[in-house]
Amino acid sequence: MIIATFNANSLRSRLEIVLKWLAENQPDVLCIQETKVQDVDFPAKAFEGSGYEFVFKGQKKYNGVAIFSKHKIQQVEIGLTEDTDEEARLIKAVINDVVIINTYVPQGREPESDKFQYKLDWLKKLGEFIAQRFDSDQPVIWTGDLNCAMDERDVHDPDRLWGHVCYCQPVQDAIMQVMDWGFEDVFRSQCDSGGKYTFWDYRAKNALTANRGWRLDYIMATYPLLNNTVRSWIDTGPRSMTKPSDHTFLAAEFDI
DNA sequence: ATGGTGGCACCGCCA
Repeated sequence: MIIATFNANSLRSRLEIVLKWLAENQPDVLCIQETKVQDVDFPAKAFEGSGYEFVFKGQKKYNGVAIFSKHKIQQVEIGLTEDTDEEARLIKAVINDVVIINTYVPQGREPESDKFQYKLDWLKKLGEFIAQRFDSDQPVIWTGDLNCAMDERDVHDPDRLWGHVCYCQPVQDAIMQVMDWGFEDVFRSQCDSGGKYTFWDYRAKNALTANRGWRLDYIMATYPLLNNTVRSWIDTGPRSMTKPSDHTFLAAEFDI
């Protein structure tokens, strides 16, 4: 079973990239973040004939998450709470008896901002959401754009960037808190070396060519999956297209 | 280089 994740930064702008990647890589599941499209405008037609079914929750302009699957999508849940005004950052489903939790973790803006506190609170609620529903003996995946580099291997300039909302102690602690329930970082379990990034800031010149990146996207897995990992890899995708993306695809294959 | 650009929908906000 191959599970993949991709921050699209607008699904409609990245449609060709996503369709091409699905066709070429044939993952069982693809989780997408930052679809940036409200549900009535979701580009469902584009995926007709792709062999994938999908579920999604979006909102106007910001956020938005979706799950694409070759297999039947069951037990879908949207959001951390019952609040219908909640930002569209979480969608969960069960696919082939594997729980898939797809998240777009809040970025946090600046350490002093209320957005940063929202990020920490959101992660705390996510931990409760998971602990209430699942058991770490089950196959559970937590994936998506976690907006956090977990250690110095995961940023291009750890000295300068330490304290950034995506590379700082409070957020690492909050992610660790969720992981302590029973998750391991699948890519890191397969690869010890640094410089393996999934995001390059498009505002910085030559970030990609100079490999000034960040590893912000993750596939976290419970041990029943982790112990059956075949491989995990980063794929920049078809960057030659007119609208390349600043995040990569990240994938993991499990022998289940 | 403490800037920069891309995306969406609007006359700015978010990353």
